[in-house]
Amino acid sequence: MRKAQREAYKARLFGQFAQIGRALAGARRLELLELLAQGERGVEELARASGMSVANTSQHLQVLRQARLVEARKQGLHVRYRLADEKVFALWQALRDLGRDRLAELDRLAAEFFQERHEFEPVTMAELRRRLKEERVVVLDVRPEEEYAAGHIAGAVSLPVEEMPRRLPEVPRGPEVVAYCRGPWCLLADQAVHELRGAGIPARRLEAGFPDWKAKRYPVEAEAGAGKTEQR
Amino acid sequence: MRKAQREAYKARLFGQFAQIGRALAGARRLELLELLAQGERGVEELARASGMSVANTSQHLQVLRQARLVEARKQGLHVRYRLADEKVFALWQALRDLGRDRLAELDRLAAEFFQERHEFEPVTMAELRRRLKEERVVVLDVRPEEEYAAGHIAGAVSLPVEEMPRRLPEVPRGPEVVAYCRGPWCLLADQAVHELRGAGIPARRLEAGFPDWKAKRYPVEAEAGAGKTEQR
DNA sequence: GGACTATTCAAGCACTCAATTGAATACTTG
DNA sequence: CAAGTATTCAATTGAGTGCTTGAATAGTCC
Repeated sequence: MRKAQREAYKARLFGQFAQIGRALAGARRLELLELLAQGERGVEELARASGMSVANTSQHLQVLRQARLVEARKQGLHVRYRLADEKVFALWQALRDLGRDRLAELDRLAAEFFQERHEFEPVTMAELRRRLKEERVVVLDVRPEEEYAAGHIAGAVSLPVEEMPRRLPEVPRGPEVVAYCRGPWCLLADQAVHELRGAGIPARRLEAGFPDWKAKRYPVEAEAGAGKTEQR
Repeated sequence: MRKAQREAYKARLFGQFAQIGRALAGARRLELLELLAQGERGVEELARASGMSVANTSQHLQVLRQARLVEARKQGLHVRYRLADEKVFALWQALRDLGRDRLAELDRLAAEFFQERHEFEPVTMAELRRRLKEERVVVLDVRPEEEYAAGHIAGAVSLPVEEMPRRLPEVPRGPEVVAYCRGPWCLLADQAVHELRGAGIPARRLEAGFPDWKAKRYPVEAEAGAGKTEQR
């Protein structure tokens, strides 16, 4: 094999991997991946949830699709996107966890925006799993309702954090409330814990989010009829 | 927490992760990561192995260092770089494996440059591990000598693929020779197998490379005194 | 079949990135 | 301390990226 040929192979090989790398190189795209890890979503929905224009959202989705990280399917008038594979979440998770270990900046960032973050130890997933079997424990899903509908921890109750102030009386009492949201860096659960403790309800957050729980193959459930026609 | 504040948090949070993503977004940088996964190397050495200019190599290494994927230490006149963490290889592995599953292009690419690639099933790592304990099996490390010196599969013999033609008679005879190199997409092992079979020696390649073996905590060894002063 | 609408495409802007070249830095070694 | 060298920095070029705006497409739904 000639030298030039080897160079060409190398360039094309690593070029292919770099295409996936490029898809991970934009903050907005990572945000979309995190949202899609919660479940299948439409373009307009994703645009609203991320605060981007629809056109921009669509373009980022194209980049993710070209890298084969997400897949699209048409449903009625809408196009719904989802992660192409469980391994896509695994990749995002590997990136996320490497970031936690290596970028001290991140902890400072979370602390700056939510001081109380480190006052209480989060509940580990293994611990919650055990307590769900053995004890009575109240688990709150504080993500927006659509995400709860697309899938949630088995036994969890939906209480989106925006509705928390007026629905506080509904919170079932128990020895402790555990709140969770999208992932370890998502502040929704932290905010929920803040409000619950403010109302005198003992609460802590789960260390990670729903996609992490699902990836561990811990029990999940979905709203009946939420996915409409779950094709394929 | 105000809306603008949430936006700022999101942007900075995902921005941090995107910085790591950007480091993975260039083919040359991925190539450097693959080389560094074999062991610690100097700048000039990396430049030679990758076919880049020294200045360009240095600049890419800076990008990797800013993303905290690699670390540098001075040794005499040289600066030696290494992966910052085992998790960095895990991330590269996740990217690589996702690529294999999702980019059909890759298989076509490898086949185009090395037609015989799919004629013989590669040996799995678990199988080689078992056979190393139970049977007599000849394991050839066909990477350049420095990489062998920095670490190799316990019991493997060094025979860089460039020297194979003239050192073929040295190859110890056995029921089968297993050749390995840097990773599943590295063609050095394929070329070695080609030459061995051409000489009538039964041979197959290992499915993956040395870093994968090491990550599995299978037994490895390093050349005595190869790492010079193995600090910390 | 015609109106409607979710999504994508296309063009344009400011900005960032990859690679080259040549010079500067920092360190060792005699 | 002076010479020498491995590495990094700085400046430049051309290509590529992210986001916006406005139009086109391709479907549904009545």
